[in-house]
Amino acid sequence: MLDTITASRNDDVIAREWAEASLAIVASPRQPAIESMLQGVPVQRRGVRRKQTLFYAGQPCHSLFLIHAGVFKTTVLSEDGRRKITGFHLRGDLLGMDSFGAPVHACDAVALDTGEVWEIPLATLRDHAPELLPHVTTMLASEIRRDWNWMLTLGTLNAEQRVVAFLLDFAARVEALGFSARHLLLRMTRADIGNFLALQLETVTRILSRLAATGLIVVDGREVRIEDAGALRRMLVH
Amino acid sequence: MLDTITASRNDDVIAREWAEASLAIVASPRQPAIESMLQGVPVQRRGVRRKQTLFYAGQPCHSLFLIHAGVFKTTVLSEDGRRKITGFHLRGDLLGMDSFGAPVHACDAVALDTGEVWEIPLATLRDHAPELLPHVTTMLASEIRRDWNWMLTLGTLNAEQRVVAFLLDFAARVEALGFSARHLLLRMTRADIGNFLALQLETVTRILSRLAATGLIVVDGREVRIEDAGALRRMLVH
DNA sequence: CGGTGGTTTGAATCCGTTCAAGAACCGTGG
DNA sequence: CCACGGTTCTTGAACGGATTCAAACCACCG
Repeated sequence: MLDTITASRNDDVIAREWAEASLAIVASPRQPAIESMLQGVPVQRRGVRRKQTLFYAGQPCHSLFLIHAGVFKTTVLSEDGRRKITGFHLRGDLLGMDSFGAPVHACDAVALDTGEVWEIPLATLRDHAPELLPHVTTMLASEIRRDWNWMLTLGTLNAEQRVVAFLLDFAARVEALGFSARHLLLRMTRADIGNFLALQLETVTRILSRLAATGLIVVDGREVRIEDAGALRRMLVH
Repeated sequence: MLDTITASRNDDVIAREWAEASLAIVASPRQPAIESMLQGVPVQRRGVRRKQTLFYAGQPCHSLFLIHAGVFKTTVLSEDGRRKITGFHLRGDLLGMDSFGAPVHACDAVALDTGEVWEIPLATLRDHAPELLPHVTTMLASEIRRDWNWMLTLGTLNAEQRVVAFLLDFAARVEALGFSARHLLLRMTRADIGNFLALQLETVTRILSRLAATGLIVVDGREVRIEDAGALRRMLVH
């Protein structure tokens, strides 16, 4: 993957171009920018149904998957069966990157509702869009920074603050996709949220009820309306 | 070499080569893989003292730093002052990767004792060793997998198990560098360990005392001798 | 020496978990 | 259409593991 090489061009030239491209890219907020870069690249569009697994950890990985619609979760699993959700993913996110340089996938990717992904075989990436590779590197780096931020959140905030952080993060992400930041439709269960935030599902429920009781949000099942984003944000200030 | 593949070779061959290359990186023997790849690359050797900060979050980043000696910690900081250690780093680890594609560093890097780093300006990387960039991508991906594993550990194990996981991880890493896996010299404080594991320093102290009381380890300040690695490993099975 | 940073241990407290039970929801099939 | 079983969500009460607060100890160093 990291090879990109056609017979006519030599390694040094390719590598230098790659380096320049990487250095030129500045951290960009989330956007389906990748989608527009795939002009002329033959991708395989693939519909997925709720609860369908896109790929399993341990499976050979030969493609990246660009989310075009739907919400996904990725999970890691320990030998003794402990499972942890490592993230929720929306349109524009790239699934499978984390296995770069590895022969098999490191996580499971599961659709939380019906959706569509664009499958990009690594061979296609290499042959048709090698200029995209630096972007993958950049996205990997920003994934690390995102993970670190969640580590910070989980490691230093209490249960209530974690749930609030989750809601605000989700709101910001759907807003960046052009949807309302006020009306959230959580596609995941309370158990999923709890797993991600290192809390029990009962704790998540209780906290949502409490927030609703104080009027900061309105909860109706998986629909959450944010009534006072400012107050929520202030709760995160330690 | 990951980047010498021509279009004529099929995925299987490529995948196998990746696997071999990545395994070679992960299972680095005494001589860290990256170090030997820097033959002929003009790096700047730089000594650091205990508690010295290599770079701060927010600083413009124009170099990677390869650890040649010493132990470092990287930390992220929230706006309201919460700080979290994102990792401890040994010889062969590359610091600053996570800022790839970003104009400034995302974390602080602090030396826990005297050490030496090889500073590799990004410009140098581009001009003298562009073939190293794919390795950076691979290392970024494996950093993500490492982070996910710690998320799993912190999210699903109790305090005692986390401390045990920390000790075993540290032991495995120093062993991979050619040192004894039995005699650990923890360079970080109890507060550092606690911060990394999302525990209070008193909890870390108590657990080390308890493990010592049951004879699984011997503790003398920052020196820890592992007496029964098997029993420790068994404690991690949920 | 006193001072500082780090470690250890105890006792009381509290936050989130655990266990339990019931309600609401949803797709499926009779 | 409603009955059904399974999943998800909600709420209560009791419990317990980790935190918090406090005090003492130690090593090191200016």
